[in-house]
Amino acid sequence: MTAKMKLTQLNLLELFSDENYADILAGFRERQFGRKELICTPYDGNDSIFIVKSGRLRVFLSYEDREFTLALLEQGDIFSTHTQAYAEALDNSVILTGQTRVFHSKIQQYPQIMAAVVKVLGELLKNSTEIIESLVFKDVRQRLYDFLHHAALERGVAQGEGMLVDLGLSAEDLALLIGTTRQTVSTLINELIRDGKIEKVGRFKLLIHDLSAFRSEN
Amino acid sequence: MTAKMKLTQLNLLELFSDENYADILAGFRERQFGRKELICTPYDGNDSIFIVKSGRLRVFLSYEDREFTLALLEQGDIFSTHTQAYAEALDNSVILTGQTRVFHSKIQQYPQIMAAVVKVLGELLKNSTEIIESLVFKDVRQRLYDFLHHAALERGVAQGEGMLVDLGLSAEDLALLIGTTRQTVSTLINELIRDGKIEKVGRFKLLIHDLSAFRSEN
DNA sequence: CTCAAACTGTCGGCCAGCCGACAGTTCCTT
DNA sequence: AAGGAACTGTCGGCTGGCCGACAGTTTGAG
Repeated sequence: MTAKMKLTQLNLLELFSDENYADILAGFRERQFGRKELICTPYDGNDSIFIVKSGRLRVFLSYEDREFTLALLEQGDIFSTHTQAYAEALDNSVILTGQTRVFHSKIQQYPQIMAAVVKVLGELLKNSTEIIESLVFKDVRQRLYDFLHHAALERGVAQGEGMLVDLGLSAEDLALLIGTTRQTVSTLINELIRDGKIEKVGRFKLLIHDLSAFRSEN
Repeated sequence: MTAKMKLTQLNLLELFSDENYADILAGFRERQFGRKELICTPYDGNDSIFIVKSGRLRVFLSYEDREFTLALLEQGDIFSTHTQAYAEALDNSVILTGQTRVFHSKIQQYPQIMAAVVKVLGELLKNSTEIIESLVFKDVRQRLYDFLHHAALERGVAQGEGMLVDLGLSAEDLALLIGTTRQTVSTLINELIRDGKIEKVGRFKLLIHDLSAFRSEN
């Protein structure tokens, strides 16, 4: 419901590295970014395409001195600058970048790729719609529960009774993802711990005892 | 910033009715809808494409007994069901509807059309992002001001000192567009009237005296 | 090992905006 | 012309969650 960890099912990196499509990536340049480094802003003139080769990015909106995270990107995820947003590296990352214009004309020759691109756009759109839904209809508690539920299903590993989820995110990071404050996240998480629903397992890792407690009717 | 009245710049209806593209619309069926009639829900099995021939639609999300309007569609606007939303007629409307599958295979033959579709998707995405931005960063007052400002620029007609805007929307409708309640909209509008910024001119019409008062820094 | 930086936990004050209630108005149907 | 439906205006109570403050803890660099 809320912003997902992984943006798209399709791993474009794999798709493109197929030898048949090698020349699509030909014009791309590889770049390194360190933690907290800005990769692009809405004001960066010409449109670019980014493909995450390794590491983790955060795509976010910013207004006055506030921020909101739209998505976290990992290996194989793609995004393009013309969705008026910022992107920064969460961890050290390697990114392939190319110009939208060039990319655009190249993919026209490959209908399959074109279809994939349309599909990615569709998923992005669906993702945004889900964010809107969660912001409009759900309170902060529910948004947090949804997020944890999602994360557990997506990247949790079974451990004894429960699921161990390595979020790799601080309370602050979580807050930016679900549209609230660091303090509120901290309070809600501790409430869950006191209720025996989850427990902390080292930095940025949670053990969720009973995942079904987080289920929300959809 | 908030949901716009008009969804896309491109008038696809015009584009398609060019004789060269006539056969794209061949498989489409024309249907009539009366005010408040539901055109589709997220549970309507197979994906369809809709093109508005006349009238006005409202695309909205619904959760439990609440709603949020994503967009208002008018003549020439297009949308597809696979963005998990409802659509209903606001006025009596005529819609062209077709199956996504069929449409999809047809447009592949026309690169220009394909490009147009990608463009529409892009605009939709941008639109959603703007909605998210307004929901996360702005309070209800600012969202309302932004909406009025937008509407005035888009469909207002100069009248004396100000701009006359025929919204064709009740306070309730406005509330659903900006994510608030009927009462709050009513209060804010009357506050504006008392401050001499706007005045009511018959049903659902506003005369905005000083448009610049609504400007928000972007 | 040390110290600063980053992160966490908790509390109390505060307020935007939701909600229910109800009276008043305007519009539409017949 | 009348009556109901749809719409508007306003008020007061209530609360989710923001915000600042501050103390405590963990981490990592040198």
